Amino acid sequence: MPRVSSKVPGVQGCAVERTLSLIDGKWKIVVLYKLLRGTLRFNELRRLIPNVTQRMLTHQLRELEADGLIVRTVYAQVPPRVEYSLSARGRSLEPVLMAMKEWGDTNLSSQEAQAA
Amino acid sequence: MPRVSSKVPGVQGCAVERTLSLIDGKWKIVVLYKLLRGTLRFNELRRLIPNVTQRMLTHQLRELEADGLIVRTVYAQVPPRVEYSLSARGRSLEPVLMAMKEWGDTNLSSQEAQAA
DNA sequence: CATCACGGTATCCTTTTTGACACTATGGAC
DNA sequence: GTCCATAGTGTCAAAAAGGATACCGTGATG
Repeated sequence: MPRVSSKVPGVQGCAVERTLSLIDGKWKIVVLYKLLRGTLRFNELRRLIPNVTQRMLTHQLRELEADGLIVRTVYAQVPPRVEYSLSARGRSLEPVLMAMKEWGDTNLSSQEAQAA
Repeated sequence: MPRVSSKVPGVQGCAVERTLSLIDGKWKIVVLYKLLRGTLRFNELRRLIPNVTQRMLTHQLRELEADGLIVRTVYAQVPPRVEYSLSARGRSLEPVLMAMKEWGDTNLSSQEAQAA
């Protein structure tokens, strides 16, 4: 998706928009969602999210980390071990995620053709 | 923003993603937000949302309409009069919008540099 | 006659995002 | 010696989104 994020700091709009810009990105929401249940390793996320490419997953994780929503922990091992988990800030997004989930569940149910 | 929306119906992911895809788009959230307070005409929206171009506003409104979130009413007058208002479905998004607003208010406050 | 307001369209161009694919290091298993 | 797994990175190209600008019809106004 095109992005809401105006990467220019300070100039953006209201709180809602800025919040949206953090969870906007093709896979961020799913990632946050999966992490709500607990820490996951890179390849665990890949397996949980079919269709995401390595490159995209890396990018999204980096952005989430830069926004302080997730924590990345690297263990100096071979083969490498990297774990991702929600930060306190990320976890505080739970109400937003849940509001979206509930809306989707009730409004996009069976046939999502209520549009038009 | 890049879009979450995979315009291919049926194949998408979970409820959260599909919900996000509806409010994703550089101006949709603001539009929905403004409309929470009541019906507005095209140029009223333009004036309320600085920086949006006519083309983008039209696009976003059309998508919101196609998704059944807003209602477009045309009055056969000259000069033209077109009013936009939230549909029941659109209004039901209020909790999502509010959850995002609250999160933004408390987490992106003064300095939004908690990241890193 | 020229201009304005309204609510758009149409066209072109740039930027942003996403995807495909190849490549890397290292230690252990075989 | 070869292959595997992990967690990436780099490059290139395609697709999507967004922005700039110009144009349209009509009735009222001056």
